[in-house]
Amino acid sequence: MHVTDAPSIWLRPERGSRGPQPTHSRDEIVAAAVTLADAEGLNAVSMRAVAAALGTGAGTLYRYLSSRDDLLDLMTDRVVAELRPYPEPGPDPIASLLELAGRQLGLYRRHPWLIELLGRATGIGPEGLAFFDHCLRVLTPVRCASAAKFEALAMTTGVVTLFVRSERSAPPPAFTGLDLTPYPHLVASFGQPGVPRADLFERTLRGLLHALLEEE
Amino acid sequence: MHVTDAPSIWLRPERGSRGPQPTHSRDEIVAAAVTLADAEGLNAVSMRAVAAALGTGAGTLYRYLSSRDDLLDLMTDRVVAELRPYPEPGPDPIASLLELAGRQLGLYRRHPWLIELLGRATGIGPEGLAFFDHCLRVLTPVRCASAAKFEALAMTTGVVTLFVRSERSAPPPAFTGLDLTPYPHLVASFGQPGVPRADLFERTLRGLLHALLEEE
DNA sequence: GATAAACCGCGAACGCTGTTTGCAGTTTAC
DNA sequence: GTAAACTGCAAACAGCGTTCGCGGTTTATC
Repeated sequence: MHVTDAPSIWLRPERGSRGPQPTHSRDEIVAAAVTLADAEGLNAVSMRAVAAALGTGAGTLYRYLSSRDDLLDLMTDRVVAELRPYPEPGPDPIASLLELAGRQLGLYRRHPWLIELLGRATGIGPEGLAFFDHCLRVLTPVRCASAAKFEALAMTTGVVTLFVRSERSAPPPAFTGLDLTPYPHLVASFGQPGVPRADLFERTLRGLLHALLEEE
Repeated sequence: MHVTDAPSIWLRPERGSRGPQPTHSRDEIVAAAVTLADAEGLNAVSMRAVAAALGTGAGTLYRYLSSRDDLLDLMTDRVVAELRPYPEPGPDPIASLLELAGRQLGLYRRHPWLIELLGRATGIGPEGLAFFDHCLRVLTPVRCASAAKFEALAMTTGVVTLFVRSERSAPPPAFTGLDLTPYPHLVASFGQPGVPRADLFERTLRGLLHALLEEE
Protein backbone atom coordinates (compact mmCIF):
# COMPACT_ATOMS: atom_id res chain seq x y z
CA MET A 1 0.00 0.00 0.00
CA HIS A 2 1.20 3.45 -0.84
CA VAL A 3 1.24 6.15 1.81
CA THR A 4 1.82 9.70 0.73
CA ASP A 5 4.61 11.20 2.77
CA ALA A 6 3.78 14.69 1.56
CA PRO A 7 2.90 16.83 4.58
CA SER A 8 -0.56 18.31 4.81
CA ILE A 9 -1.19 21.54 2.98
CA TRP A 10 -1.45 23.31 6.34
CA LEU A 11 2.14 22.52 7.21
CA ARG A 12 3.72 23.17 3.83
CA PRO A 13 5.15 26.68 3.49
CA GLU A 14 3.67 28.71 0.69
CA ARG A 15 7.05 29.16 -0.99
CA GLY A 16 10.77 28.86 -0.46
CA SER A 17 13.26 31.66 -0.29
CA ARG A 18 14.82 31.38 -3.70
CA GLY A 19 13.31 32.06 -7.06
CA PRO A 20 11.42 34.95 -8.61
CA GLN A 21 8.51 36.58 -6.83
CA PRO A 22 5.42 34.54 -7.65
CA THR A 23 2.66 36.18 -9.66
CA HIS A 24 -0.13 34.73 -7.57
CA SER A 25 -0.68 33.39 -4.04
CA ARG A 26 -2.57 30.63 -2.33
CA ASP A 27 -5.01 33.14 -0.97
CA GLU A 28 -5.73 34.63 -4.37
CA ILE A 29 -6.25 31.19 -5.89
CA VAL A 30 -8.52 30.02 -3.09
CA ALA A 31 -10.52 33.25 -3.24
CA ALA A 32 -11.07 32.80 -6.96
CA ALA A 33 -12.10 29.20 -6.42
CA VAL A 34 -14.61 30.18 -3.74
CA THR A 35 -16.10 32.84 -5.98
CA LEU A 36 -16.44 30.29 -8.73
CA ALA A 37 -18.03 27.72 -6.43
CA ASP A 38 -20.50 30.25 -5.03
CA ALA A 39 -21.56 31.25 -8.52
CA GLU A 40 -21.63 27.97 -10.40
CA GLY A 41 -21.17 25.13 -7.94
CA LEU A 42 -18.34 22.77 -7.13
CA ASN A 43 -18.25 21.13 -10.54
CA ALA A 44 -17.31 24.48 -12.04
CA VAL A 45 -14.23 24.58 -9.86
CA SER A 46 -11.88 22.85 -12.25
CA MET A 47 -8.19 23.57 -12.20
CA ARG A 48 -8.49 25.04 -15.67
CA ALA A 49 -11.42 27.26 -14.73
CA VAL A 50 -9.75 28.58 -11.58
CA ALA A 51 -6.55 29.18 -13.50
CA ALA A 52 -8.47 30.96 -16.26
CA ALA A 53 -10.10 33.24 -13.68
CA LEU A 54 -6.58 34.23 -12.71
CA GLY A 55 -5.43 34.61 -16.30
CA THR A 56 -3.07 31.68 -16.39
CA GLY A 57 -2.92 27.97 -17.23
CA ALA A 58 -3.92 24.97 -15.16
CA GLY A 59 -0.38 23.71 -14.71
CA THR A 60 0.63 26.94 -12.99
CA LEU A 61 -1.64 26.21 -10.02
CA TYR A 62 0.53 23.26 -9.11
CA ARG A 63 3.24 25.69 -8.10
CA TYR A 64 0.99 26.71 -5.22
CA LEU A 65 -1.01 23.56 -4.47
CA SER A 66 -0.22 19.91 -4.86
CA SER A 67 -3.69 18.73 -5.85
CA ARG A 68 -7.29 19.74 -6.31
CA ASP A 69 -8.08 18.15 -2.97
CA ASP A 70 -5.72 20.60 -1.34
CA LEU A 71 -7.62 23.40 -3.02
CA LEU A 72 -10.92 22.10 -1.66
CA ASP A 73 -9.44 21.86 1.82
CA LEU A 74 -8.25 25.43 1.63
CA MET A 75 -11.60 26.62 0.31
CA THR A 76 -13.36 24.97 3.24
CA ASP A 77 -11.10 26.51 5.82
CA ARG A 78 -11.39 29.91 4.18
CA VAL A 79 -15.15 30.12 4.45
CA VAL A 80 -15.22 28.50 7.88
CA ALA A 81 -13.40 31.64 8.99
CA GLU A 82 -16.65 33.48 8.32
CA LEU A 83 -18.01 31.92 11.50
CA ARG A 84 -15.92 34.45 13.41
CA PRO A 85 -16.18 36.38 15.58
CA TYR A 86 -17.53 33.71 17.91
CA PRO A 87 -20.23 35.06 20.23
CA GLU A 88 -19.31 35.03 23.89
CA PRO A 89 -20.90 31.96 25.51
CA GLY A 90 -23.91 32.74 27.71
CA PRO A 91 -25.03 30.97 30.85
CA ASP A 92 -26.98 28.28 28.99
CA PRO A 93 -24.61 26.04 27.00
CA ILE A 94 -27.38 24.58 24.86
CA ALA A 95 -28.61 28.02 23.87
CA SER A 96 -25.09 29.10 23.00
CA LEU A 97 -24.60 25.98 20.94
CA LEU A 98 -27.83 26.67 19.10
CA GLU A 99 -26.55 30.12 18.24
CA LEU A 100 -23.39 28.58 16.81
CA ALA A 101 -25.48 26.09 14.85
CA GLY A 102 -27.44 29.02 13.45
CA ARG A 103 -24.19 30.57 12.26
CA GLN A 104 -23.29 27.31 10.57
CA LEU A 105 -26.68 27.27 8.93
CA GLY A 106 -26.02 30.70 7.46
CA LEU A 107 -22.58 29.62 6.30
CA TYR A 108 -23.94 26.60 4.45
CA ARG A 109 -26.63 28.73 2.89
CA ARG A 110 -24.09 31.19 1.58
CA HIS A 111 -21.80 28.44 0.32
CA PRO A 112 -23.94 25.43 -0.59
CA TRP A 113 -20.97 23.58 -2.03
CA LEU A 114 -19.64 23.19 1.52
CA ILE A 115 -22.11 20.37 2.11
CA GLU A 116 -20.55 18.21 -0.55
CA LEU A 117 -17.15 18.75 1.01
CA LEU A 118 -18.02 17.73 4.56
CA GLY A 119 -18.13 14.03 3.83
CA ARG A 120 -14.38 13.90 3.27
CA ALA A 121 -12.21 12.31 5.91
CA THR A 122 -9.25 14.58 5.33
CA GLY A 123 -8.86 18.27 5.43
CA ILE A 124 -9.80 19.81 8.76
CA GLY A 125 -7.83 23.04 8.91
CA PRO A 126 -6.94 25.67 11.49
CA GLU A 127 -10.27 27.45 11.24
CA GLY A 128 -12.19 24.23 11.53
CA LEU A 129 -10.20 23.28 14.59
CA ALA A 130 -10.77 26.72 16.08
CA PHE A 131 -14.51 26.46 15.66
CA PHE A 132 -14.53 22.98 17.13
CA ASP A 133 -12.44 24.20 20.02
CA HIS A 134 -14.86 27.04 20.64
CA CYS A 135 -17.80 24.62 20.67
CA LEU A 136 -16.01 22.54 23.29
CA ARG A 137 -15.46 25.67 25.30
CA VAL A 138 -19.17 26.42 25.15
CA LEU A 139 -19.88 22.90 26.37
CA THR A 140 -17.47 23.13 29.29
CA PRO A 141 -20.26 23.49 31.92
CA VAL A 142 -21.97 20.35 30.62
CA ARG A 143 -20.99 17.42 32.80
CA CYS A 144 -20.60 14.47 30.51
CA ALA A 145 -17.85 12.53 28.81
CA SER A 146 -15.77 14.21 26.11
CA ALA A 147 -16.72 11.51 23.68
CA ALA A 148 -20.38 12.40 24.16
CA LYS A 149 -19.60 16.03 23.40
CA PHE A 150 -17.71 15.02 20.27
CA GLU A 151 -20.65 12.97 19.13
CA ALA A 152 -23.09 15.75 19.90
CA LEU A 153 -21.07 18.30 17.96
CA ALA A 154 -20.63 16.03 14.96
CA MET A 155 -24.32 15.28 14.99
CA THR A 156 -25.17 18.96 15.28
CA THR A 157 -23.08 19.88 12.27
CA GLY A 158 -24.57 16.96 10.41
CA VAL A 159 -28.11 18.01 11.17
CA VAL A 160 -27.33 21.53 10.01
CA THR A 161 -26.22 20.14 6.66
CA LEU A 162 -29.39 18.05 6.50
CA PHE A 163 -31.46 21.16 6.94
CA VAL A 164 -29.68 22.99 4.19
CA ARG A 165 -30.03 19.98 1.95
CA SER A 166 -33.75 19.79 2.57
CA GLU A 167 -34.10 23.50 1.91
CA ARG A 168 -32.36 23.17 -1.41
CA SER A 169 -34.03 19.99 -2.58
CA ALA A 170 -36.74 20.97 -4.99
CA PRO A 171 -40.35 20.10 -4.34
CA PRO A 172 -41.26 16.56 -5.40
CA PRO A 173 -41.15 16.22 -9.19
CA ALA A 174 -44.95 15.89 -9.33
CA PHE A 175 -44.63 12.21 -10.24
CA THR A 176 -45.88 12.87 -13.72
CA GLY A 177 -46.90 9.71 -15.44
CA LEU A 178 -46.09 7.46 -12.51
CA ASP A 179 -48.64 4.98 -11.24
CA LEU A 180 -49.21 5.88 -7.58
CA THR A 181 -51.63 3.12 -6.62
CA PRO A 182 -48.89 1.08 -4.89
CA TYR A 183 -48.30 4.02 -2.52
CA PRO A 184 -51.65 4.72 -0.84
CA HIS A 185 -50.29 6.34 2.32
CA LEU A 186 -48.16 8.70 0.26
CA VAL A 187 -51.16 9.74 -1.81
CA ALA A 188 -53.29 10.14 1.30
CA SER A 189 -50.70 12.46 2.81
CA PHE A 190 -51.13 14.95 0.00
CA GLY A 191 -54.36 16.27 1.51
CA GLN A 192 -53.51 18.93 4.05
CA PRO A 193 -51.05 21.57 2.85
CA GLY A 194 -49.09 21.52 6.11
CA VAL A 195 -47.17 24.70 6.47
CA PRO A 196 -43.67 23.80 7.66
CA ARG A 197 -43.04 25.00 11.19
CA ALA A 198 -40.69 27.90 11.56
CA ASP A 199 -39.06 26.61 14.73
CA LEU A 200 -38.16 23.29 13.17
CA PHE A 201 -34.43 23.91 13.27
CA GLU A 202 -34.23 24.83 16.93
CA ARG A 203 -36.77 22.21 17.88
CA THR A 204 -34.82 19.43 16.18
CA LEU A 205 -31.48 20.38 17.61
CA ARG A 206 -32.86 20.76 21.12
CA GLY A 207 -34.29 17.26 20.96
CA LEU A 208 -31.03 15.92 19.65
CA LEU A 209 -28.78 17.64 22.15
CA HIS A 210 -31.05 16.71 25.01
CA ALA A 211 -30.65 13.08 24.05
CA LEU A 212 -26.92 13.21 23.45
CA LEU A 213 -25.74 15.42 26.30
CA GLU A 214 -27.82 13.94 29.08
CA GLU A 215 -25.72 14.12 32.19
CA GLU A 216 -24.90 10.73 33.65
CA MET B 1 -32.95 27.37 -20.31
CA HIS B 2 -32.86 23.81 -21.53
CA VAL B 3 -35.28 21.28 -20.07
CA THR B 4 -34.73 17.64 -20.86
CA ASP B 5 -37.93 16.18 -22.19
CA ALA B 6 -36.59 12.65 -21.85
CA PRO B 7 -38.83 10.74 -19.44
CA SER B 8 -37.39 9.37 -16.25
CA ILE B 9 -35.62 6.04 -16.44
CA TRP B 10 -38.47 4.51 -14.45
CA LEU B 11 -40.98 5.27 -17.17
CA ARG B 12 -38.88 4.33 -20.17
CA PRO B 13 -39.44 0.76 -21.36
CA GLU B 14 -36.36 -1.42 -21.36
CA ARG B 15 -36.63 -2.03 -25.08
CA GLY B 16 -38.93 -1.83 -28.05
CA SER B 17 -40.42 -4.70 -29.96
CA ARG B 18 -38.26 -4.67 -33.04
CA GLY B 19 -34.61 -5.50 -33.39
CA PRO B 20 -32.45 -8.44 -32.33
CA GLN B 21 -32.60 -9.84 -28.84
CA PRO B 22 -30.27 -7.78 -26.68
CA THR B 23 -27.21 -9.46 -25.17
CA HIS B 24 -27.57 -7.78 -21.82
CA SER B 25 -30.29 -6.23 -19.68
CA ARG B 26 -30.73 -3.29 -17.35
CA ASP B 27 -30.78 -5.64 -14.41
CA GLU B 28 -27.54 -7.32 -15.38
CA ILE B 29 -25.83 -3.97 -15.87
CA VAL B 30 -27.07 -2.56 -12.58
CA ALA B 31 -26.07 -5.72 -10.74
CA ALA B 32 -22.55 -5.50 -12.14
CA ALA B 33 -22.36 -1.84 -11.17
CA VAL B 34 -23.48 -2.56 -7.61
CA THR B 35 -20.90 -5.34 -7.28
CA LEU B 36 -18.24 -2.95 -8.49
CA ALA B 37 -19.35 -0.19 -6.11
CA ASP B 38 -19.43 -2.54 -3.14
CA ALA B 39 -15.92 -3.74 -3.89
CA GLU B 40 -14.12 -0.58 -4.95
CA GLY B 41 -16.37 2.38 -4.29
CA LEU B 42 -18.40 4.70 -6.47
CA ASN B 43 -15.43 6.12 -8.34
CA ALA B 44 -14.70 2.66 -9.69
CA VAL B 45 -18.14 2.61 -11.30
CA SER B 46 -17.18 4.10 -14.63
CA MET B 47 -19.07 3.27 -17.76
CA ARG B 48 -15.99 1.58 -19.13
CA ALA B 49 -15.43 -0.49 -15.99
CA VAL B 50 -19.06 -1.63 -15.82
CA ALA B 51 -18.99 -2.45 -19.49
CA ALA B 52 -15.73 -4.35 -19.11
CA ALA B 53 -17.26 -6.42 -16.29
CA LEU B 54 -19.89 -7.44 -18.81
CA GLY B 55 -17.37 -8.06 -21.56
CA THR B 56 -18.34 -5.21 -23.82
CA GLY B 57 -17.54 -1.58 -24.56
CA ALA B 58 -18.70 1.58 -22.84
CA GLY B 59 -20.80 2.75 -25.74
CA THR B 60 -22.94 -0.38 -25.59
CA LEU B 61 -24.35 0.60 -22.20
CA TYR B 62 -26.09 3.56 -23.79
CA ARG B 63 -28.40 1.11 -25.53
CA TYR B 64 -29.83 0.34 -22.07
CA LEU B 65 -29.35 3.59 -20.17
CA SER B 66 -29.25 7.18 -21.24
CA SER B 67 -26.61 8.39 -18.80
CA ARG B 68 -24.47 7.45 -15.83
CA ASP B 69 -26.92 9.28 -13.58
CA ASP B 70 -29.59 6.86 -14.68
CA LEU B 71 -27.31 4.01 -13.72
CA LEU B 72 -26.79 5.50 -10.26
CA ASP B 73 -30.54 5.91 -9.81
CA LEU B 74 -31.11 2.30 -10.76
CA MET B 75 -28.34 1.14 -8.43
CA THR B 76 -29.94 3.01 -5.56
CA ASP B 77 -33.36 1.57 -6.14
CA ARG B 78 -31.94 -1.91 -6.51
CA VAL B 79 -30.29 -1.97 -3.11
CA VAL B 80 -33.19 -0.15 -1.44
CA ALA B 81 -35.16 -3.27 -2.31
CA GLU B 82 -33.03 -5.04 0.30
CA LEU B 83 -35.08 -3.25 2.95
CA ARG B 84 -37.85 -5.71 2.24
CA PRO B 85 -39.67 -7.51 3.64
CA TYR B 86 -40.94 -4.66 5.80
CA PRO B 87 -41.68 -5.77 9.36
CA GLU B 88 -45.30 -5.56 10.36
CA PRO B 89 -45.82 -2.34 12.35
CA GLY B 90 -46.27 -2.88 16.10
CA PRO B 91 -48.40 -0.88 18.50
CA ASP B 92 -45.72 1.75 19.12
CA PRO B 93 -45.07 3.79 15.94
CA ILE B 94 -41.79 5.20 17.22
CA ALA B 95 -40.46 1.75 18.01
CA SER B 96 -41.47 0.51 14.59
CA LEU B 97 -39.80 3.46 12.97
CA LEU B 98 -36.62 2.77 14.92
CA GLU B 99 -36.64 -0.76 13.59
CA LEU B 100 -36.90 0.58 10.05
CA ALA B 101 -34.07 3.01 10.76
CA GLY B 102 -32.00 0.07 11.93
CA ARG B 103 -32.63 -1.65 8.62
CA GLN B 104 -31.49 1.46 6.82
CA LEU B 105 -28.36 1.50 8.96
CA GLY B 106 -27.55 -2.02 7.86
CA LEU B 107 -28.20 -1.13 4.24
CA TYR B 108 -25.82 1.82 4.33
CA ARG B 109 -23.21 -0.31 6.03
CA ARG B 110 -23.43 -2.95 3.32
CA HIS B 111 -23.35 -0.34 0.54
CA PRO B 112 -21.39 2.67 1.78
CA TRP B 113 -21.54 4.33 -1.63
CA LEU B 114 -25.26 4.89 -1.05
CA ILE B 115 -24.45 7.80 1.22
CA GLU B 116 -22.82 9.76 -1.58
CA LEU B 117 -25.88 9.19 -3.72
CA LEU B 118 -28.49 10.46 -1.29
CA GLY B 119 -27.65 14.12 -1.74
CA ARG B 120 -29.01 14.11 -5.27
CA ALA B 121 -32.31 15.79 -5.96
CA THR B 122 -33.35 13.39 -8.69
CA GLY B 123 -33.80 9.71 -8.75
CA ILE B 124 -36.30 8.39 -6.23
CA GLY B 125 -37.53 5.12 -7.69
CA PRO B 126 -40.30 2.64 -7.03
CA GLU B 127 -38.51 0.92 -4.16
CA GLY B 128 -37.69 4.24 -2.53
CA LEU B 129 -41.29 5.30 -2.82
CA ALA B 130 -42.44 1.98 -1.41
CA PHE B 131 -40.21 2.34 1.63
CA PHE B 132 -41.36 5.90 2.16
CA ASP B 133 -44.94 4.78 1.85
CA HIS B 134 -44.39 2.08 4.42
CA CYS B 135 -42.87 4.59 6.84
CA LEU B 136 -45.96 6.75 6.45
CA ARG B 137 -48.10 3.74 7.14
CA VAL B 138 -46.16 3.11 10.33
CA LEU B 139 -46.75 6.71 11.35
CA THR B 140 -50.48 6.58 10.70
CA PRO B 141 -51.41 6.48 14.41
CA VAL B 142 -49.33 9.59 15.10
CA ARG B 143 -51.61 12.61 15.12
CA CYS B 144 -49.70 15.40 13.49
CA ALA B 145 -49.49 17.14 10.13
CA SER B 146 -48.23 15.23 7.11
CA ALA B 147 -45.55 17.82 6.59
CA ALA B 148 -44.19 17.07 10.06
CA LYS B 149 -44.05 13.38 9.22
CA PHE B 150 -42.23 14.13 5.99
CA GLU B 151 -39.71 16.20 7.86
CA ALA B 152 -39.28 13.56 10.54
CA LEU B 153 -38.68 10.83 7.97
CA ALA B 154 -36.21 12.90 5.98
CA MET B 155 -34.36 13.77 9.17
CA THR B 156 -34.34 10.14 10.27
CA THR B 157 -32.79 8.97 7.02
CA GLY B 158 -30.32 11.82 7.23
CA VAL B 159 -29.29 10.94 10.76
CA VAL B 160 -28.79 7.33 9.72
CA THR B 161 -26.38 8.48 7.04
CA LEU B 162 -24.60 10.67 9.58
CA PHE B 163 -24.07 7.66 11.79
CA VAL B 164 -22.62 5.59 8.99
CA ARG B 165 -20.39 8.47 8.02
CA SER B 166 -19.09 8.84 11.56
CA GLU B 167 -18.46 5.12 11.73
CA ARG B 168 -16.42 5.19 8.57
CA SER B 169 -14.48 8.34 9.28
CA ALA B 170 -11.06 7.35 10.47
CA PRO B 171 -9.83 8.36 13.92
CA PRO B 172 -8.37 11.87 14.04
CA PRO B 173 -5.14 12.01 12.03
CA ALA B 174 -3.10 12.46 15.20
CA PHE B 175 -2.35 16.10 14.30
CA THR B 176 1.27 15.28 13.68
CA GLY B 177 3.38 18.37 13.49
CA LEU B 178 0.53 20.75 14.10
CA ASP B 179 0.75 23.37 16.81
CA LEU B 180 -2.17 22.72 19.14
CA THR B 181 -1.73 25.59 21.56
CA PRO B 182 -4.51 27.64 19.92
CA TYR B 183 -6.96 24.83 20.73
CA PRO B 184 -6.80 24.35 24.51
CA HIS B 185 -10.26 22.86 24.99
CA LEU B 186 -9.62 20.31 22.29
CA VAL B 187 -6.37 19.27 23.94
CA ALA B 188 -8.03 19.13 27.34
CA SER B 189 -10.71 16.81 25.97
CA PHE B 190 -8.13 14.17 25.12
CA GLY B 191 -7.90 13.09 28.74
CA GLN B 192 -10.66 10.62 29.44
CA PRO B 193 -10.91 7.75 26.94
CA GLY B 194 -14.71 7.94 26.81
CA VAL B 195 -16.07 4.69 25.52
CA PRO B 196 -18.79 5.53 22.99
CA ARG B 197 -22.23 4.54 24.22
CA ALA B 198 -23.79 1.57 22.53
CA ASP B 199 -27.29 2.98 22.57
CA LEU B 200 -26.27 6.18 20.80
CA PHE B 201 -28.21 5.42 17.64
CA GLU B 202 -31.52 4.71 19.32
CA ARG B 203 -31.01 7.48 21.82
CA THR B 204 -30.41 10.07 19.14
CA LEU B 205 -33.34 9.08 16.99
CA ARG B 206 -35.70 8.98 19.92
CA GLY B 207 -34.74 12.51 20.89
CA LEU B 208 -35.16 13.66 17.33
CA LEU B 209 -38.50 12.01 16.70
CA HIS B 210 -39.84 13.20 20.01
CA ALA B 211 -39.05 16.76 18.99
CA LEU B 212 -40.40 16.45 15.44
CA LEU B 213 -43.52 14.38 15.94
CA GLU B 214 -44.89 16.10 19.01
CA GLU B 215 -48.64 16.03 18.71
CA GLU B 216 -50.21 19.43 18.53
C1' DG C 1 31.54 38.17 -8.31
C1' DA C 2 30.75 33.51 -9.99
C1' DT C 3 28.28 29.24 -9.58
C1' DA C 4 24.70 26.20 -8.40
C1' DA C 5 20.44 25.26 -6.55
C1' DA C 6 15.79 26.44 -6.23
C1' DC C 7 11.86 28.48 -7.94
C1' DC C 8 8.82 30.82 -11.54
C1' DG C 9 5.33 30.71 -15.72
C1' DC C 10 4.03 28.21 -19.47
C1' DG C 11 2.38 24.88 -22.89
C1' DA C 12 2.18 20.32 -24.36
C1' DA C 13 1.11 15.85 -23.18
C1' DC C 14 -0.81 11.55 -20.64
C1' DG C 15 -4.50 8.82 -19.09
C1' DC C 16 -8.87 9.00 -17.51
C1' DT C 17 -13.83 10.33 -17.71
C1' DG C 18 -18.98 10.57 -19.80
C1' DT C 19 -21.04 10.76 -24.07
C1' DT C 20 -21.92 10.87 -29.29
C1' DT C 21 -21.74 9.11 -33.76
C1' DG C 22 -21.59 6.17 -37.73
C1' DC C 23 -21.59 1.70 -39.51
C1' DA C 24 -22.94 -3.16 -40.36
C1' DG C 25 -26.00 -6.58 -39.19
C1' DT C 26 -30.61 -8.42 -37.22
C1' DT C 27 -35.37 -8.62 -36.10
C1' DT C 28 -40.04 -7.20 -36.43
C1' DA C 29 -44.27 -4.63 -38.19
C1' DC C 30 -46.96 -3.44 -41.96
C1' DG D 1 -40.95 -7.58 -49.34
C1' DT D 2 -39.76 -3.50 -47.71
C1' DA D 3 -38.94 -0.17 -44.27
C1' DA D 4 -38.42 0.99 -39.72
C1' DA D 5 -36.40 0.00 -35.47
C1' DC D 6 -33.25 -2.07 -32.93
C1' DT D 7 -28.50 -4.34 -31.83
C1' DG D 8 -23.27 -4.41 -30.87
C1' DC D 9 -19.14 -2.20 -31.66
C1' DA D 10 -15.22 0.91 -32.32
C1' DA D 11 -13.69 5.36 -32.95
C1' DA D 12 -13.88 9.94 -31.68
C1' DC D 13 -14.81 14.29 -28.87
C1' DA D 14 -14.48 17.36 -25.09
C1' DG D 15 -13.38 17.81 -20.55
C1' DC D 16 -10.98 16.43 -16.39
C1' DG D 17 -6.65 16.17 -12.87
C1' DT D 18 -2.00 15.87 -13.22
C1' DT D 19 2.97 15.57 -14.95
C1' DC D 20 6.86 17.04 -17.42
C1' DG D 21 10.33 19.73 -19.63
C1' DC D 22 11.50 24.08 -21.22
C1' DG D 23 13.72 28.92 -20.73
C1' DG D 24 14.23 32.47 -17.56
C1' DT D 25 14.74 34.55 -12.73
C1' DT D 26 16.07 34.94 -8.03
C1' DT D 27 18.72 33.71 -4.06
C1' DA D 28 22.21 31.21 -1.16
C1' DT D 29 26.83 29.83 -0.92
C1' DC D 30 31.70 29.85 -1.80
